[in-house]
Amino acid sequence: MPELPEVEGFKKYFDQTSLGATITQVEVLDDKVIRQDTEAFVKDLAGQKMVASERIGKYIFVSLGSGKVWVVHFGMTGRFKFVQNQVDQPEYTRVLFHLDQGYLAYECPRKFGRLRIADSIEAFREEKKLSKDMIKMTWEEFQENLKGRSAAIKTTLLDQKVCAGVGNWIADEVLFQAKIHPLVRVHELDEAQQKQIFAKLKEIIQFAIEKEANYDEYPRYYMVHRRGWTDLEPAYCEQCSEDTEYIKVGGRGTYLCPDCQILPQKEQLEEKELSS
DNA sequence: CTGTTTGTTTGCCG
DNA sequence: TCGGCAAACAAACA
Repeated sequence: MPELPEVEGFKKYFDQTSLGATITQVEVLDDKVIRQDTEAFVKDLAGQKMVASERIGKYIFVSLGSGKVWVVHFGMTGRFKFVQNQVDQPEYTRVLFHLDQGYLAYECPRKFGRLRIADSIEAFREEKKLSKDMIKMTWEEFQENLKGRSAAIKTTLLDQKVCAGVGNWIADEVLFQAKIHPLVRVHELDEAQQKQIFAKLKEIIQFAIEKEANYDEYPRYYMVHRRGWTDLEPAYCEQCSEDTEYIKVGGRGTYLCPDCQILPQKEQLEEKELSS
């Protein structure tokens, strides 16, 4: 689930239910999701007041009274759930945070999520080389982040050092709407194409946040509906046949329109065939 | 049983 | 030292 728009929703949910509360106890039900020494993690959180929260990319940073920071990542299936009574905690709760009022459950069925403590947001960002959040990134910064890269554009968009917050469906959606094939190398893109990608990143992410990551409310022409995540009937543009191509790019399932998104090499081949 | 998954980390290679 | 790349991680689901 969680790409940038979902995590933005999780942050709002956290702010409404838990921000300002004090953690009285940390109940670790499965320490697979804790990416450090569990005892130290629990010790750093117990008794702390959660004084502020900030989202960067797919991370939420919760500042503690001690000055340290609780770092939350949701992997592929994580989420927060606040409950008044302990018995109401979700089935796949991996860590249950006892607050002075109620309980904050961190649920994560597939255990790809990760929790830890960092000295500061900046220290963590530096450690991971995490880029600025995609929503706040400027065109100049985006251009700078692409510099010197030669991998496939889709792989690069998924790199959190380049575009913090972008995930698999957003990368596909951006490239579809920008009419660029996901396998095109970054250095093969001209400035107009880079600008188009940047504009689409902003537009699509902003729109998804406004719709609170509710896929059913995205326009029918969005590529995302061809993934079968919604019941919506996809709409096709005039140049689109109803074919959707499915390939692997950097090991990730990738959907594209073979009519709108053409590889330069393929274009050249087709021109040759026509002239011969 | 097989294949797939909205994400990141790790280790190897050039 | 860095970027690219593929495998690894874990478990649910079709």
